[in-house]
Amino acid sequence: MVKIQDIARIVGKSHATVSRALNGNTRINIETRKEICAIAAQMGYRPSFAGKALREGCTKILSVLVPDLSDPFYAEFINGLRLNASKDGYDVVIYDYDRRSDLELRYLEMMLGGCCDGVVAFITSFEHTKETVERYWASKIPLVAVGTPDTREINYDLITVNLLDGLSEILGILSANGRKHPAYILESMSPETLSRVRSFILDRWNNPPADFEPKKDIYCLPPSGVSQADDGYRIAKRIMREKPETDVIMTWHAVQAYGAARALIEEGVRIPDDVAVVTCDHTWITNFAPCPLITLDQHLDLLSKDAWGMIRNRLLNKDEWLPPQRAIIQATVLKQENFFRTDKKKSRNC
Amino acid sequence: MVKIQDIARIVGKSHATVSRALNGNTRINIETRKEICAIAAQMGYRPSFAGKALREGCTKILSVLVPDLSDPFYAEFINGLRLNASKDGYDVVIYDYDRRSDLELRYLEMMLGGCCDGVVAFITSFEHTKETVERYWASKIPLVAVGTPDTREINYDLITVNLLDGLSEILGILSANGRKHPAYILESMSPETLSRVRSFILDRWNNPPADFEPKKDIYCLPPSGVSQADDGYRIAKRIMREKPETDVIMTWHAVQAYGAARALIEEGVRIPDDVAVVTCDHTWITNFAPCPLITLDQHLDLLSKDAWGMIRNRLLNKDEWLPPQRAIIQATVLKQENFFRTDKKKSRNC
DNA sequence: TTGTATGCGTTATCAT
DNA sequence: ATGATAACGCATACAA
Repeated sequence: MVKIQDIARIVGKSHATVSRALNGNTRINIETRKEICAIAAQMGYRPSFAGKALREGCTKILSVLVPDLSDPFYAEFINGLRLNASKDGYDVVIYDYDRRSDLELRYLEMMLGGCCDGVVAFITSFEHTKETVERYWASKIPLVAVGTPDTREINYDLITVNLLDGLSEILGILSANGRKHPAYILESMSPETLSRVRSFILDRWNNPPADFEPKKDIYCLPPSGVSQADDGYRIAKRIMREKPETDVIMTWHAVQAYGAARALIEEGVRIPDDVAVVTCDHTWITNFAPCPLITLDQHLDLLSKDAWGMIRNRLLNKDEWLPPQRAIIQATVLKQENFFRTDKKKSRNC
Repeated sequence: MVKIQDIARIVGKSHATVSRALNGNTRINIETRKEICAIAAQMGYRPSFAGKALREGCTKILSVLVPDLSDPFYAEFINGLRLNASKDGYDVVIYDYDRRSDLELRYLEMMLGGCCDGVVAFITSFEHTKETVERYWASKIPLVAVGTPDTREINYDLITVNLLDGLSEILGILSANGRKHPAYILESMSPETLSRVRSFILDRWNNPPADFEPKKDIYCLPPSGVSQADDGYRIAKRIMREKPETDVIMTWHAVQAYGAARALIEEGVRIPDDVAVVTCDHTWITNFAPCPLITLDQHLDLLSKDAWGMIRNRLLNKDEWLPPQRAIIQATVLKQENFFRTDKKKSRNC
């Protein structure tokens, strides 16, 4: 790796002069600058990341931490994040912790070392990350959690998506449609979140049948280690075996819905005539699904825009450190009629 | 950010002693070490990434550069890469250039700054990246290109997947099945690659019908800016409108096949009875597809293992710099019968 | 066992 | 317009 000193030696100037030439400092002879830039290009000079970061105390890098890149949901969020961050000259680098809590913690710890200026993280649970998250606050490194439980015990910025109102609306539609036997495929979630979702379902399902017992209809298996599609597939098979009267399957992730749909088709079950399939994501998976679904649009463009906004605010106002910020995005219902795809376009970084 | 000096001041020792204590150096009083570690933990000390990198000259980080994270193909590759790299103590960070050649170049340039020890990159074309790629070679920064054209003009390590033999086998199967009118949906690729694929198709299609003119049946639109699924959808619609006799649609990416399948279903076309759908990827999309497909398994586990192997080799043998390395992975045909999913398991990082 | 001193590559301040 | 020097945080060679 060629460094500033090497160029200085060749040109016969001091390394300070070379630095000035390369950084657009005006207090330099225009001829010298040209010569130095030419030599630098010829020698293939690239400024050292570590040297620069150490000297400047910042990296112009935003890290984003996601649980599972094989789910296009996160990719779409990242696209939005990149679009917004790049406007302010920030580059986005991605860490995938593969739904492993050890990796989740490791990456969060790693980024405390100052390899980036801020972090946007889909944190699964604060149980084992609590101290680390609090450390961000103490170090004044901007951290925005997305879609995580809201707790006042720890200091952190948070953006959540309100899915419950949308789900309530969907439950109303399905109830009016005469559906009586819903089953739920959740992700592997913390007991607290699970109980929140459970009580929600109990609350909001209109006209519950006499034997309606949500607790028994909630399927929340540990990850199979293959894919979320495999999870959805296996659980849907089990549901149709154990509760063949099921007429609604609600999934957390679109990829689970995809696997579940495959299982239903294999079993000769018609979608949505026999069983309606619902999911909380909306990506190209649901947008081009080969069977009609009801989905929730989490407005990833807004979500990512807000996430960057929070980070940006912190970066620009390091001196006046505001209390923990909160934002909520409202998810909206997308009911696909027949096979007509929606016209929703993905925003592009242009 | 608390640094070693801060701890030294508190403990009343020199910063060198603190450094030794924290790094498992044996030449230190065991009591001092305990005290220092306790204080460090209490103060929330995290070693500075920049400081460490500058001092040690390496980062223990592997970067991977991909064109489109919304395609699960890359996520699966990355999982394999992480599994292998982590065995050697390396962390994987991900850059998504969103199929934008400007970002592709920007990221490649950025990593020349030494923010990582090596790069695995899906490079779209060498046209605008040629000089940058050559710079890696000159700087002895390990760079492995995956799935890119093989050229001797530039020095770089390369792993390719041989798809052509598999495609040839598929064409044979379909030909024997009486199919006569294939259409191809490719990705937006360089003219050279396109002409290679074209001549291949001309060569290998057995018993071509008299009017078989592959050139006219190859659809290669510029990206829609929405998603690969949308590309597949739109092109399939166009194919069925312009060439309703089409009985095979071959796609490059599984996501394109997904969109194409949706289009066919909308048009009332049966898969595979009326039109067989073929794609070169195999991920959960194809593994749980709701209609039978013929796919190529690119053996992402082998691909990622080889990629890390090449990087690792370079890292361990900086002194004896070998000539450009080449490896080829053979893709194999997966013909899905009915709806029975394959049992292929994804490898896990355990 | 511990302290002092050095250098990794960069930018900025202060002289000249 | 340019050069000398310092500082960023860390690990280590060398001295004590």
